[in-house]
Amino acid sequence: MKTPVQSRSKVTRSRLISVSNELIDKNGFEALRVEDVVSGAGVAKGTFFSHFKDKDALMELCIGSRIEVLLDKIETNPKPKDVPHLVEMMMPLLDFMTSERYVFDVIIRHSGAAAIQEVGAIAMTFDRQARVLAGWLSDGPFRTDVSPQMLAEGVQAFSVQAMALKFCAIHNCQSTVELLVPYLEAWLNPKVSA
Amino acid sequence: MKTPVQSRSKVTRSRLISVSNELIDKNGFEALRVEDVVSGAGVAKGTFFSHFKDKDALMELCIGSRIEVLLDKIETNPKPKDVPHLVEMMMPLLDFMTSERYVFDVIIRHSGAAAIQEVGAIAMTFDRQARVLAGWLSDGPFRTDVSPQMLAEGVQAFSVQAMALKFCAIHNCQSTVELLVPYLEAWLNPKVSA
DNA sequence: CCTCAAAAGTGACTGCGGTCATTTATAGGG
DNA sequence: CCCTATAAATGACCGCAGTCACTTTTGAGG
Repeated sequence: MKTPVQSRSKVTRSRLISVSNELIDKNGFEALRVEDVVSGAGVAKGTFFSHFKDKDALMELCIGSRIEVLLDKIETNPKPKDVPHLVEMMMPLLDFMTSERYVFDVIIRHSGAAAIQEVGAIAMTFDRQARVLAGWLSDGPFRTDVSPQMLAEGVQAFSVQAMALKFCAIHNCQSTVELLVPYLEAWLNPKVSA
Repeated sequence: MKTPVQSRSKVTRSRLISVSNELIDKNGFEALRVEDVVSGAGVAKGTFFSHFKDKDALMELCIGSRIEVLLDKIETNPKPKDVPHLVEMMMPLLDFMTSERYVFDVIIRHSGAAAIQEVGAIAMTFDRQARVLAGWLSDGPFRTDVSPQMLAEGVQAFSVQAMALKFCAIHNCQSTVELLVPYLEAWLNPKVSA
């Protein structure tokens, strides 16, 4: 039986990815051109698209892998003692996600899942982030009437909202932290007695 | 003193918009091509871009105006008596926003504001929707420890989250309603006594 | 009614993502 | 070691958004 995937394929693919990351480090995500990637990797344009469905698929990989690195660090933190502490711990992630308008757009577009049948790299980071958050939010100084899972998903929803407002003309005076803390206080520590 | 804007300009612009709406009605938003719009309107391609910064700017107008129509209807509703009722009243809007993946993407991209200095058509509908929601959520059977304004923004955040999950492979078995109601119960009626 | 400066419109052109029929390299079987 | 099916790579080509130097039209003032 033949090898279904040849070894040179993996070499080409990894070269495409590493050239992409170099170009991104140099010029940012938005400026990445497929033609620059293929010429840098020394292959033809068509080769790129036999390795990645489209440019977005590559961006998803590159962005996803950077988020994974950030989550590796974030995961080592202890449980937060209050909301500002929680937000502080999430900030490296939120800063990266809003580092470029283009990056935020790609993330949002893939936050659900890339395509039917296959969970994309970014969707996986959202899942992982939710699990980290759920761990932090269980048995802590936060409400217990809903599951940590739901609390985590709510934190993500408010984070997206706060990040979207970062690109907004109306609210552009406020920082992400200033926006997010009051939302999360209201979500995680409601002050009602019903 | 000359008229700074000639009358034929308004005619051309409105013809571009009406042709666009006809094409959208026929083929959907995603399939709209600038070339089809200009040939339908009987003008050259360059004319299009002297009326709209880019294709997105036109899409924002077309989508924004349809949202305004939906809000006109929604606004006439009485205050909701509970969360399922609230969600039911919002459904026409959420259905439109998720009618096409492309439409959702455009809306998210413009939900903050289109450009610095100028608030876009879609951002205005988000503002208006927040005001409608805030009206509904004040003096009702909902929590009062935070402002109706903040409650409204939270409802929007969870709506976006639920809509994003509609395009998600993992959760695609659940409907938007099923996803949104538990979130909003937890947000609007927390059951804690702190 | 004519003038002319600014507004409006034009269309060939560019940039860039993505396609596909064709060619080349690979490696298991004889 | 050669044969051959198929994986991999190729690059000319296409679609479509967006640009810009140039032409045409407009309308207020003389």
